[in-house]
Amino acid sequence: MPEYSTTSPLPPWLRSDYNGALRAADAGRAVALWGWVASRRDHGGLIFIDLRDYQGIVQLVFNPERDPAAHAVAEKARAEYYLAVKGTVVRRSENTINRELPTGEVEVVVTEAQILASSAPPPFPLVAGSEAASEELRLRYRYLDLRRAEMQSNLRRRHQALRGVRAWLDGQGFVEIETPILWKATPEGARDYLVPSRVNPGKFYALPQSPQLLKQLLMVSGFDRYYQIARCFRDEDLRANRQPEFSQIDIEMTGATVAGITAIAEGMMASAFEYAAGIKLVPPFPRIAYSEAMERFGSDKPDLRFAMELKNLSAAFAGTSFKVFADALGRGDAIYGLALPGACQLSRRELDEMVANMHTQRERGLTWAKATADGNWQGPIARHIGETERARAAAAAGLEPNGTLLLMAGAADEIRPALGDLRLQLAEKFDLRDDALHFLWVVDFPLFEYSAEERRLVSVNHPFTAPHPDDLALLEREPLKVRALAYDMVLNGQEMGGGSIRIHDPELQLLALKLLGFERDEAMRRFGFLIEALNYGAPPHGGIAFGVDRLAMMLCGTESLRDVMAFPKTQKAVDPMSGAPSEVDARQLRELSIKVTL
RNA sequence: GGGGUCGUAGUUCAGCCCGGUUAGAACGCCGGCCUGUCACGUCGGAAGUCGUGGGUUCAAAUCCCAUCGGCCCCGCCA
Repeated sequence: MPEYSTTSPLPPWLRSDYNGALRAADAGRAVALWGWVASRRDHGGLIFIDLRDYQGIVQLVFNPERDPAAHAVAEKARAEYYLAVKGTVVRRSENTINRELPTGEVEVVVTEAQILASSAPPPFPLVAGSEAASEELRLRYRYLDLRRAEMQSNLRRRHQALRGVRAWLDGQGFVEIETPILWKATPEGARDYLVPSRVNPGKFYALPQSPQLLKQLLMVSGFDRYYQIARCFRDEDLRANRQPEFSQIDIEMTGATVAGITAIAEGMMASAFEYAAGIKLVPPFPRIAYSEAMERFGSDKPDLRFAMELKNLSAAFAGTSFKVFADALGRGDAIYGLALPGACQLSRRELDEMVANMHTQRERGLTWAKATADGNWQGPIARHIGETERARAAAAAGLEPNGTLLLMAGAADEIRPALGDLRLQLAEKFDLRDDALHFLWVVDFPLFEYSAEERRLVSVNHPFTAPHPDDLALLEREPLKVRALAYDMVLNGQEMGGGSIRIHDPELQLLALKLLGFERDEAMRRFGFLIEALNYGAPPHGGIAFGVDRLAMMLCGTESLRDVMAFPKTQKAVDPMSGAPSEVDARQLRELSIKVTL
């Protein structure tokens, strides 16, 4: 049972200093401290307690002869008890200084102490540097997990990044405006989270996947520079870097050009890195076309921390007698290769696994050849490939002696992303990445792509993205060739943000929707409010949105979004602490005219 | 929906392949001793539905099947 030394809800005294802030210069001061017991060392006589707050820990000394009452309190204290103490900061004698601690030159000789709150033994250690508890447990007791120095630092750093963002955008004349969380379901994109309307039985709000249309409407209204740290919701399966609710830095501006927006975004990112990490970025960031990114890296968010680019080897294998390759080329498919340096050796078993994974995960064939020291080839296809082809392919792919060449044949759209994935996996395996920050812009995305599943065009970005002015004539004739005025900011293989110039002409917007399969009536039913708004002097505009959580991940160096969010959900979209989502009372359902048919 | 991996004291793990004493260790916890430690030390102690259910077997933490949960990935996610 907890033991209380006071029944008063009011503390006996307030804090004068943070524990972690005390230094040699404070020696001699009388201080009042609050904090958690990080460690207690009972020598029978003297008791030492490390008292922790978010700024760090300081050593308290309890002397049974000088202050028996305070010492008695220290005897009762246990890990994570919350204490209030009064005492004097004293310089430690030379032989007792702790060089490991920022506060290690001093300690606080305690004269008065009270237990403000006792604590059950924590289910896992909260001491910095202690062995990590399982994430399951950490999420169940998230409030304790967040007490740990690492999580404190992550969330505080995230806050600093947002300060940098706000400072920059404010300086550029942007106005922060909130938009509704209860809004309208959208037909394109991710699954919506729905909220039933009690007042309108049978009807539902949707939580916004992003404030996209709302911010465009604000442009029509004349808030010519808008931003918001907006919560967004998407009901899709989770990943290490995907949560069902997440935050975006949402930006929109009137009179936007691609150059204008990317410059604002670069400045904003520089400000965030400066505030959060003291890192000075040097814009402008390089930009490459989507088509080039796919060709060289098999990804629209290339990781430039290492080279090892994909190579088109179709020409090298032209006229090959190897049937698989010859058939592919005959169909108009391509052959791409990825050359591993000689220093990166894969065992036969590892190669077989890669081939098998490619088969099960992507239903694609993968093959390989190993170069010997004298340039010969070994592997399953080696005997099918002639001398001159080997030489041409090796030269084109940059295959070194002792190197390994991974090969795929098929439609470029399919095999390049597959090889791009392998490129990343191999970089991870062989630790090929440098530790610099490689920012870049990927531009000239296609406006549409063909969805085989839906048998229609779908937007690569979203239906409100403006086509490239040079490609307007192609819109109806060859829509797949139309480039979009869209841009993604990429950092080390992660998409940090993306945006576009928007359509501000209602007729062009209707045409774009028509190409996506929304006839005029349907378009008006779904997006009538936008089309109407565009009829009232909508200025040209565009914008961008950044993932706050991913930005925080980069700044904190974490592998998971969950480590930079206070209360994240598990892969099954559950909060182990509260138990959400949960069943609700029958009465609540009745009020909402909802029947559960499980 | 699919693939992989993990699940054993409060915690982190070992044991599992090759079934067989009383399921171990460390940390934590509880108690004793200890006046300069700082992950204090030291002596002693308590602590486990081996995720759950079923099967095989004389015998299951261990083998098989199913199921639940955590994590990673594919699909999905403008």
